[in-house]
Amino acid sequence: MFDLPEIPRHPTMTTQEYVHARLRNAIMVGAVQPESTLTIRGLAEYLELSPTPVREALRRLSSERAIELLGNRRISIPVMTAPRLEEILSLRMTLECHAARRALPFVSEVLIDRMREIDDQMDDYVQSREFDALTILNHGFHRMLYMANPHQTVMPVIESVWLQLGPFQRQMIHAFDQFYLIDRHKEILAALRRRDAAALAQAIEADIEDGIGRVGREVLQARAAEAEAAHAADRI
Amino acid sequence: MFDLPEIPRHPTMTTQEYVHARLRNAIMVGAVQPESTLTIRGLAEYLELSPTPVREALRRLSSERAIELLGNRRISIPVMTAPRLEEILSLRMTLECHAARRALPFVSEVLIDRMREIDDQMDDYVQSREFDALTILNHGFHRMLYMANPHQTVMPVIESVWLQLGPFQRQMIHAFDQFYLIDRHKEILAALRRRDAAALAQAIEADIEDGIGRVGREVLQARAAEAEAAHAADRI
DNA sequence: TTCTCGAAAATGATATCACATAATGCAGAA
DNA sequence: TTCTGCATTATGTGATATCATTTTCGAGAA
Repeated sequence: MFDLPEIPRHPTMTTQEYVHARLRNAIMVGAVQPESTLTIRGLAEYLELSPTPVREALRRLSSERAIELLGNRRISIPVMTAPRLEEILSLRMTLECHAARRALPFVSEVLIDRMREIDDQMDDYVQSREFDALTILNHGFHRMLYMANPHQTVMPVIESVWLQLGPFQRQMIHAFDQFYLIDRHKEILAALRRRDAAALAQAIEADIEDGIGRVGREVLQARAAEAEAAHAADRI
Repeated sequence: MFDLPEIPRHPTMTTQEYVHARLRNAIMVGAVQPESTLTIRGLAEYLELSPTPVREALRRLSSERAIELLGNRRISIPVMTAPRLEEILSLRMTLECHAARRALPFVSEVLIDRMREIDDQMDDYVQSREFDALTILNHGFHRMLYMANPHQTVMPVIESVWLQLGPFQRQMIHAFDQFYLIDRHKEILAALRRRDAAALAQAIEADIEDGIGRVGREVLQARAAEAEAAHAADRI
């Protein structure tokens, strides 16, 4: 019924935090699809917990706009439409460029090196085709840059946007070779080394566009064509 | 102990929603100060409810970064520091300019008229010195513009930023005459009438800077001076 | 007076229960 | 076959109870 990738549970974690982290991770990597019917009690049973912490975790995820609590006892992953995708992509570009620009003064050579290490690791994971890990690493690459700014407040917002793009992650990484993504990371690193804010913003926008924009649109188009075909068959 | 302005409760609302809305409103207008010690049970008793819906409301507010659940049984309003204020202000400008730019194609004359009506209403409330209502109206003015875009996804993020600036609202509105704010609204309306994206962004940035940026910094400086004085007295 | 320690109280987290309501499925009618 | 009602089941919500842990506060020591 569910297939939520397991995550480590630190002993200090509360149950509610664990559920939240596990669901969040599942949504982030695209393991929860919009079709799946979620219920508080169903999840609680699956996780062998009481409904209380599950309900709290779901409410938090709803506040992060990862899921929607419909109120008529239905919980859903928001359906992606073409205009919504455009809005989210453009918001993501605005936010990440903002974060990058404000992080730039705090970027050090060791930070760039650590980012490069993540990027190298990603090259390995592309080889071994570990797609979920690749998504996590890609986020980690970006997060490391934006968190360089010690006073940043934008990171949770960016994570929320990543969550909303989660349902596309698997399709995206499956659909394409990673060459685009990787190349753009190299461009980001080059811009960082030159402390070139304009080039950095451009590289980030390109990374987002190549990474998820292009594929997202293709997925939606394919879906629309499919629906059209079904509709046509209906009329016959 | 608490002084949470009452809000209407629609019959369809769940208890948890009501608590969330009431706390959110209180924080938004600055009725909850960072010093106030919040507890789940204390709030539940004050509102004559069980702890369950209160805790859920608090968790949601925590996800919206209106409050912090410290984990050691302390709930706090995040303390504002100078660098944090700069981050939030700059994020708010980025977000609202983004939202305005994407709303502009959907702006109609009737929308501009309705925004002008809100602005006129604000002039009245300035006279009668109803500061909390003024804050609500100011947010409504901005929200009306950004929501013109039917596919927007940025509004919840902006509301979260407003929440984080909430503790400043009362101080800000008390500290200054509203002339700056009102004037900037007139500039925003003028830019909208001309469909001038650049002027619109500039007016919004100025509105934020004059409305809360300048005052926020003054409040922090005054607070720092006070702390310094206390520290000096300590040494004597 | 100030600090330390420990008992008492308060608090958050979770499970469980009761209740109202929405979803589901089946029987009978059209 | 398809639609309509109704009984059954499932589900979300909120209150309560319990437990572990933290905070509080006062008594005694320094």
